[in-house]
Amino acid sequence: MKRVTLAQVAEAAGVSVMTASYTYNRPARVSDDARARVLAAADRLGYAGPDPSARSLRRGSTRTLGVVLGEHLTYAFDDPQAVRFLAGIADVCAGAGYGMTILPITGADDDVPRVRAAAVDGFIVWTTADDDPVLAAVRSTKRPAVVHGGPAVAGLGLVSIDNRAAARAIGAVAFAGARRPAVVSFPLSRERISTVVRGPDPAPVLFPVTRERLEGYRDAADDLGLAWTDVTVAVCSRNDGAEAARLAAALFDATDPPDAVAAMGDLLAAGVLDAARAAGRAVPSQVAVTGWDDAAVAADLGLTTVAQSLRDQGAACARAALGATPARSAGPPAAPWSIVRRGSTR
Amino acid sequence: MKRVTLAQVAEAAGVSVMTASYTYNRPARVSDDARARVLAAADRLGYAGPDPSARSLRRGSTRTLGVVLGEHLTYAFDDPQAVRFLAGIADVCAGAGYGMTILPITGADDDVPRVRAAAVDGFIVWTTADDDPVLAAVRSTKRPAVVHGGPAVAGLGLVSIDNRAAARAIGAVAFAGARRPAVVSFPLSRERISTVVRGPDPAPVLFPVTRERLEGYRDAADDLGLAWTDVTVAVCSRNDGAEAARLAAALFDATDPPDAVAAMGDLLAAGVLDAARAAGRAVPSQVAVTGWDDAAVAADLGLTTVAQSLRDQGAACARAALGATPARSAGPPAAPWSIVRRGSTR
DNA sequence: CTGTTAGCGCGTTCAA
DNA sequence: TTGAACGCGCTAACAG
Repeated sequence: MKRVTLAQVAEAAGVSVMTASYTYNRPARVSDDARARVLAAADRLGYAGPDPSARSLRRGSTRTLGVVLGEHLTYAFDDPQAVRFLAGIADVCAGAGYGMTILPITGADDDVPRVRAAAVDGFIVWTTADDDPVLAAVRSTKRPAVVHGGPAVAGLGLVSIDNRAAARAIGAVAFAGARRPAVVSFPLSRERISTVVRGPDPAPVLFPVTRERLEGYRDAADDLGLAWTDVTVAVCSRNDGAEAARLAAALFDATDPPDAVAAMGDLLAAGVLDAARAAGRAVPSQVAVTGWDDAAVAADLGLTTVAQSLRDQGAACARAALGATPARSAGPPAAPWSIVRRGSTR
Repeated sequence: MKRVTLAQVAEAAGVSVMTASYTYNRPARVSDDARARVLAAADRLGYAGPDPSARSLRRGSTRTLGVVLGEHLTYAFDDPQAVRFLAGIADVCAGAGYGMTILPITGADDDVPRVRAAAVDGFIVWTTADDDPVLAAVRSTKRPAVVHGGPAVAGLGLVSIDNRAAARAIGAVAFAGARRPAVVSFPLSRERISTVVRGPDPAPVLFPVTRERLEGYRDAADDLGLAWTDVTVAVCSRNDGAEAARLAAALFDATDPPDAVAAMGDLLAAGVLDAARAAGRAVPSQVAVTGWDDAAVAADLGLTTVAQSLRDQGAACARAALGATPARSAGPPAAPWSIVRRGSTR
């Protein structure tokens, strides 16, 4: 009773192998009698159904999608938006009878081989840096693949909102009437350095989502006649409210405290609100604050923010990756977003 | 250039198939010259490495672990503890060069076939109901499998803290000096009904973790000479602070408001604290409150709670599932837990 | 260090 | 409706 094969079941049932196979794959094509005999024999022998690997090899499909999550998985799972995104993928996968394999990227040398060796029909890549070697590895498999957020890679699909346009729009609301705007940003480099700079050049930023949002905020400043070089950008090492609160407290403590703060995430914005309260600065009269994502916390805090559905985007990625052809068809329509105005802005 | 096989690469490189195979699997066993020729040919033909399915079939292992997540995946991902658990699994998987396949249970009929058809070497099952049919499906595959939290199933491993003992211990702290203790519980049935009852019999509760915690709280009440039948149990439909706050508000509004509340999760306890504040009841002097898990929120709020590491437990599950033999060896040592006393109790 | 042989377990193909 | 043969792409085992 070590390893039972379909052939053994068929023999025990007194039918051919194919009848046994049909019993599992096309039950309707087998007589009731034969099916019953096969199932009885399987039960008797402890046969748990066709071997998944053999089946995958034979039919040329694993019925599984791979999700590449960059850097530390803990961070990915700690990000509520990433979690929503995964749930969207899972919905589509479950609906299609597909599994979902998480491929954590550790930064070690074995990332690329692990991705290449993944038994999946297609890939979904959570947003990563422009020069991430995993992107090339995914492309080299020639299987359908979709990148979320960016970077855009030839041959791979892309599902994303227009981050630059959205940042420009939310920046317009955040910075309206302001004289000393500030930005709270995600990391500018893989080193995740926490720092405060003025009007950084977005171009060298390797994370496309962060780069495009910076560009959009800069557009917004330009639109309002504000000099980007005067805009303070507080860079957080992580999407973490406590760190944003610390950095924001320093900003409010300076001689020229900001009167408008646009944050790249709702959690960061929540930290800014904390710091504003602690510094005794009224929102929005003395300082306007905006977030990003329209998470639950945004509604709780009355935060003006950018709404987007990571869940829908996850689902869109999964559908594209399930499609036979690489989702390059017709250029992916950008995902929807909108500005939600609440009390944290003027 | 549709589908390139190892044999084609070998031919193009002018070597045998095995030399090509070794190039990928045992590079050291191939001469530099041969290896270079193989890799050059692979590059030329656009060969992305050995086919994962064929490799799995041949060597009898998929190098992937399956994680069965019950009910709605959104709930699972929304639960910070579940997320930590997954991160612990991912760590071990990545370290062992394994992938990690999420198997969402939807409640539909295809759950069992999907689990059976999963191409994985072993299973980790997130705590579920005693009568969950997926448990039998997992066991029938005869692959190593570990259940987290419970139920205990013959032939499957179990990784869990002793929930009853922990509940008894935290209940002793929560209920000390109290006259009208209360409990805020997870759902008692799969229907997830939100309700308030008195001293419910734990026995028929199908979720083992919830059942054992109820038993432990009852033990604690017994130890203190308090009648379990007088203990109010507010049952939340989800692990959600807002719902706990609503139920707790009703309790505080009653003629015999509780002077001690033991909650099965820190988020629930946070909701209770909110409700206590709103009702003008001082913590801990008028009402003691305890949580469970020692999440970040517990430290923030000064909550006395049960500390356990879901991350470590996830890692332990993964290691057990990676072990060749079903983790029944020697009876799994229970995972560690401890009581963390903070200001929310007397 | 390299090559030959022999399947892993299943499902598509074609015939009965 | 059922059966027989074949091979999916790869690698363990064993020569040479």
